[in-house]
Amino acid sequence: MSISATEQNYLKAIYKLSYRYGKESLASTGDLAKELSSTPATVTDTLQRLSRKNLIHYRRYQGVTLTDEGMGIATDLIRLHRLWEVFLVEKLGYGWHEVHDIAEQLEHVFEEGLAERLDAFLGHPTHDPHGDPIVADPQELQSLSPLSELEDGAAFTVHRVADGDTEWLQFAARQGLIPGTSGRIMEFIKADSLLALLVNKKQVFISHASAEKIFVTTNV
Amino acid sequence: MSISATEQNYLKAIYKLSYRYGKESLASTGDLAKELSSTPATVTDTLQRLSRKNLIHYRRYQGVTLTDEGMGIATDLIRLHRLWEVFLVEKLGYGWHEVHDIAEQLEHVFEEGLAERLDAFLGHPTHDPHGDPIVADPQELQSLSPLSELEDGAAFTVHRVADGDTEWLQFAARQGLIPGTSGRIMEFIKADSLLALLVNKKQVFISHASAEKIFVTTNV
DNA sequence: TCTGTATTTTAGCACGGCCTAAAAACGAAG
DNA sequence: CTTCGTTTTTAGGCCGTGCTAAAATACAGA
Repeated sequence: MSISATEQNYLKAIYKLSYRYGKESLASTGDLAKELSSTPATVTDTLQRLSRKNLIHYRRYQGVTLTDEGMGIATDLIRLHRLWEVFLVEKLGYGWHEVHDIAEQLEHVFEEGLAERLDAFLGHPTHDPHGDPIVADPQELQSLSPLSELEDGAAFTVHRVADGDTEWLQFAARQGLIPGTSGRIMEFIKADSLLALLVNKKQVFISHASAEKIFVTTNV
Repeated sequence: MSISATEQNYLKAIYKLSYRYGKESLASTGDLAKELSSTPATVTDTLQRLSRKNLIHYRRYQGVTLTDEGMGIATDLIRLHRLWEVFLVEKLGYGWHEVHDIAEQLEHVFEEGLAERLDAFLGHPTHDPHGDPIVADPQELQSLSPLSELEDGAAFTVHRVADGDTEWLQFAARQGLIPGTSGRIMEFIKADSLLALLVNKKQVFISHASAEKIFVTTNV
């Protein structure tokens, strides 16, 4: 019973949505439809197939989570995606913004041991060109980092905004930096201890001190 | 109007069968079914789709050839396949016998300019690990050399055996030198204008005159 | 030229993966 | 607890890619 590229993409999307807010939650049919640029009807259909294949836990109207097997496939795909991105940027000279779609195709090329060989060839990179972590142990994917410790270009999702005075929290909220928001690091401006971020399609600046209090994941 | 992996494989198979015997010929439905491990009915069906997309010239019961567009796609795929094979062997350390199936998947990853970048990264290799030539100009793929012009040790595949009298053709066939056969040049015996070949694991001798009438591609 | 065999095509079926429209279930608010 | 708006599922259709069985066509030998 093989798993098609479409089905693999569903598993990745479920993974992504499940961990959106820091801890495991159910992914809904509607959210998946948005994530996959599809329709709820199509999603329901495919979820039922995935359920029959024991890759997800599915209960009508209740949303889905991954089974252990589904989780393994999703995290393997994510790792392979990031490794291919490193290859494309470092070896073929692509820009970091160009590689996502190509890696999206390459990650579905399956061969036992290919990820290990690629990883070794690339010198066991720890992050992909977007700053997302590359790890062998999927557990580590879920650990939160302060925004200040990411790398240039890293895409992130805010999970926790450390307590501070109300004024500071309001500032963070005004910048769009609330749990659930996704963004990307544009530049570390060391000279002024500033970070330039892209949040909700707008450029936003925060101090390094503030960046230490915002905890994020760098998922998918 | 996109072209699926299945359709791409059909174009490659048509290409392969069309040039099997050194010069262009029609590929039949039955031969394609064998080549693609499918059934004649399925092949007919897909050929009709490819014809609608103007990738092949198709006439019922008559067999098919590639259009210019179909030819371009087929030769691009073949080039990409061979480049990926070089990558897998030279960079990831696979054995030459392991890489075909992986390259079969990788060749369908499409991105404008990817082949050129890969080619440059690999140092513009001239042959893949199986000895098949890698060329930018598809025309060159078809260029055949007479056996007499190869070098000592060269591996080859016979593509065309020039017309001669029946007796001579029977002699060539008895030596195993028929289109499709692969072999290797063991020695040029200049003193006697002879060539020693290894064909089907047996040593075989032919005259230099005969060697001029047998056209081959080289396989390193 | 006819006829039998081999090849090819058509017909009909199934499933994956997509859609829209309609029905069903859920959950919040009165 | 009932009703209303939202979400999800079902129903049914379309296309691509496969199949088998039956019909059509081509070809070679008598």
